[in-house]
Amino acid sequence: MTDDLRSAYGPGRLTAPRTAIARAVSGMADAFTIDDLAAIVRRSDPGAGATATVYRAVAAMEAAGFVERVGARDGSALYARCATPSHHHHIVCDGCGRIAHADCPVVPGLDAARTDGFVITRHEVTLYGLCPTCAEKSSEA
Amino acid sequence: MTDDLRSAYGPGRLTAPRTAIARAVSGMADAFTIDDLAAIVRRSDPGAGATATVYRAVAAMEAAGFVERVGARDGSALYARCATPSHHHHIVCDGCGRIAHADCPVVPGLDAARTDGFVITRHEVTLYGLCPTCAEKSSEA
DNA sequence: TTCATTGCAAACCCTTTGCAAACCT
DNA sequence: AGGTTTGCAAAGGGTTTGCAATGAA
Repeated sequence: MTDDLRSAYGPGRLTAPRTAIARAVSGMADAFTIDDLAAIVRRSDPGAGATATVYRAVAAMEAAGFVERVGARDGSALYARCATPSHHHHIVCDGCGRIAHADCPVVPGLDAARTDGFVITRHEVTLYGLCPTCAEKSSEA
Repeated sequence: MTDDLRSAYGPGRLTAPRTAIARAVSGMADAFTIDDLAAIVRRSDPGAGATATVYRAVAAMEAAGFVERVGARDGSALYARCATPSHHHHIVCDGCGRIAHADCPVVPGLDAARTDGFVITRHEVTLYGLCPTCAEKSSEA
């Protein structure tokens, strides 16, 4: 896992605060906000994890491809560690916000296709629904 | 067109400021921000179109299905009037931000399908590329 | 008359930035 | 030493809210 962290910031330096932040990210099962992350870092390293630092660290990790922005919730950005480097998308639970990965559901050959005169080069897809837990709850009701 | 405006706010009241705002929305060819909209309203109705009012009016129109949020640009929300009530998505030009409509490129049968235990109920898709004008410019270069 | 809507200004909140001290290499 | 990174605090910017006045029904 330490190996993971080494690449978290790309060419950037791996300082103590950054290590703590990258480790916290690695421990995140679901999507998280900057605030979520900062809180966890402070729990293990009181005095470290200033909000600004976490913002900057996440920006660096995003640039390095270690984390990915997966949308927003309540006005704040949501991030997730995407273990799969290949093309994929996310499923967001409407009940609890939990996030899972999904294969790309877009019809093949769309990229580089033309629609309305537009040359399409990439796409973003987000699926919404209910996670197993929330689906069960809603069927009970 | 006046007929259009009558339904813009659903059950809400159709006041002078709201009429001006809905008319401005109708005249928008592409996606717009709240600020874009407010500026246009003020141009035709100086004294009307306070930012807060435009925010509230757009929220009402969104609830009524008259406009749709189509993403964000530079930290501010982007809206567009979607003439097509049927299921569709948007193509955003990476060059100039122009927006066009696109048929849904998601493989049929995905909604109501299950992935990773998640029950999928809906999805959001945004396509990116270059509009005809920007594509031409980039091929000239 | 009654209640939604407006406008202004202040409040909010997430995010970014300036800067001096601390730190990695 | 040299350039990054950190933390604190303040600034920034989009969006929301409180409230008295206005206007639709």
